[in-house]
Amino acid sequence: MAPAPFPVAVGGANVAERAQLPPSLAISTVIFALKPAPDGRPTLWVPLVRRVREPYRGSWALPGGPLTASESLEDAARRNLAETTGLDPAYLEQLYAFGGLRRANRPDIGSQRVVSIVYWALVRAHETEFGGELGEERDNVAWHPAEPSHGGPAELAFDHREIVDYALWRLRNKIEYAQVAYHVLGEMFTLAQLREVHEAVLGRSLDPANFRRQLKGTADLEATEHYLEGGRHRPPRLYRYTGPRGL
Amino acid sequence: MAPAPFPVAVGGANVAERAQLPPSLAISTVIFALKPAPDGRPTLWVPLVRRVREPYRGSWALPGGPLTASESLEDAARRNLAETTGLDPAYLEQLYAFGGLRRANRPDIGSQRVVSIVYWALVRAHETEFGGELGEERDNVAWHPAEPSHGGPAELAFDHREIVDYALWRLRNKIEYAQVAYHVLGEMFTLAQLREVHEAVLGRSLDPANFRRQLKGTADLEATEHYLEGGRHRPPRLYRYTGPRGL
DNA sequence: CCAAAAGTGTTCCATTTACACCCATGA
DNA sequence: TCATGGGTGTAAATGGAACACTTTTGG
Repeated sequence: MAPAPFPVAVGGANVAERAQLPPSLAISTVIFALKPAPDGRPTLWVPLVRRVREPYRGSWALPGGPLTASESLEDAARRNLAETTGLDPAYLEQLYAFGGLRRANRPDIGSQRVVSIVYWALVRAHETEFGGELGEERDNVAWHPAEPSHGGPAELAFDHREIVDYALWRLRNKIEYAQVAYHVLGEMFTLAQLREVHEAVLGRSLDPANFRRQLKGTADLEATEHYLEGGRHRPPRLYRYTGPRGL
Repeated sequence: MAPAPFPVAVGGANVAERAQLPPSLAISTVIFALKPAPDGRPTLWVPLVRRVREPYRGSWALPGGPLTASESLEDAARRNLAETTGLDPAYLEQLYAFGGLRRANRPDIGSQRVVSIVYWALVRAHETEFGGELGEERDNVAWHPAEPSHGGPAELAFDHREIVDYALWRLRNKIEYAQVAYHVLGEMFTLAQLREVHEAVLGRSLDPANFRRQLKGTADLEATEHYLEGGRHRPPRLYRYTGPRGL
C-alpha cells in the first residue's frame, strides 16, 4: 500500500498568529458518487458548495457545518449532508480531523480556530439527484469530478483540495479489502456492474474472469436465481450482497 | 487486513441526554513502548494516568487534556504528553476522533460534551523513564501492559479500553507495511533486534530468514560495515534506517 | 570441537495474472 | 449464424512460509 499522501504532512503547521477564542468544531463531508465524466466513462464526482463569503468567496468547498451539542459526530455529518445536498448515504466513515493553524485565517468568524472532522462516503448514482426540494442546479451546490484530471476544479477553498485527494486515497485502498462498492449498487446487481464500480474507483480496467473468482472466494456474495433480461446478449446472473449494510 | 474492531461501531451511539454547552475539544494519546512483561518477554506498554476526580475516580485513563487556541492538533498532543509523562516521541500519528454522546457523562465539567482527538505513537524503551523532574513512580502516572492478556488493566476510564484496543489494531496493521518499528531502535541495530520489535508488536515469532529477505527487498535499510561485538556468538552486522525519520 | 546465532539457498504452496476457450442470447 | 458479453479452465508468474544448510564466533 502506498503511503498516505496527506495527513503525514499536516501536523507541521507553524503558529502564524495567536487565535483568541477556543477552537470550534466543524464537520465536513466528502461524498463520492459515480457519474459519467466529460469523456463519457464513469468516474468519481463530489458535491461542492460555492462560498458566498470571504475568505475564498466564489470558490468551491466541501459541504459542512458546525457540530451541535446533542448529536454524535456521525449524526452531525449526516444532518449536514442532508441539509446541504439532500443526500443520506448508507455508508459513512470518518476520514480525519484537520486542525492545522493555517486553516484559522477566517475573518468571517473572527479569529476563531476551526477544527474540522471530515467524513467520507460512497453513494448510489440515483441518490445524486439532490433530493427533497433541492434540484440539480440548486443554489450554490453542484457536482464536480473529484479529480482535476477528469475535469474537476484544481483548486478548492481552504485545504479542501488536499482533503479530497486524501479521501480518494482512502477510498481506493479500502475498496480492495472492504465491502465498500456494494453501497453504490442496488439490492441485486451483475458482476459486470460491480466490476464497473471497482474500475471507476481504481481508475483502471480489471480482468472479468479474475475479478469474478476473487470476489466469489472472499466477499459475502450470494448468487440469485434471477437474471438481468433485456440486454443485447446473454443475460448475466444477478447477485446479492449478504454482508453488513450501512453501519 | 482484518476489519477495524472499534470505530465502525462508534457512530451508532444514541442520544442519551441533551448536553447544553457546545462540545469542547480534548486531545489524548496512546503511547506504546516495549518493555518486558511479567512473563519476561518484551511486550507493549502504555502510560496511564490515575483519575483523581469523578467520574471514574481511581481508574486509569489515557494522558490527555484540552486543546488550546494557538496550537495545532499534533502540537497539543505533544505538549500534553510532555506535561503528563515527559515523553517526546519521534513519531506521532492521529488515530481517530471520538465524539459519541455516551462519552458526555462528566459531572466534573458540567454537562459539556467532549470530543477527543486521539494520537498514538511508538517510542524507544529508554524514553520510558519519565523525563525531566518526573520519576518512574511519579504521582499518578504509571506504565501498564497494553493488553489485559499480558497483565494490563481490563477496564479503563471512559471508553479508553476500546481506544487502546483500536490503537493496537492500527499499530499491528501499520507495522507490516510502514516504517514504524525503526522509531523504537537507535541509529544502528541488528536485524535480530528489528525482528524482536516486530515480534513483540505482532505477538508472534517470525522466521529470521524470511524476515531478513522481506525487509531487504522493501524498506529503506542500509547495511553498515559495523558489527555488534561482545555477543556470545557470531557478531551480527549492524544496519541503518535511511528512510524518513520522525514526521 | 561444540553450541548457538548469523546468514544463504531451496522447496513448497497459495494467490495473482494472463489469456484461451466455451456458452447463451438478441438481432 | 454471427457478434458480443457471460462464464469456465488453465498455465505461468509471483510472493510468502517452511526448513535444510553453511558460516562464524565464544567458550
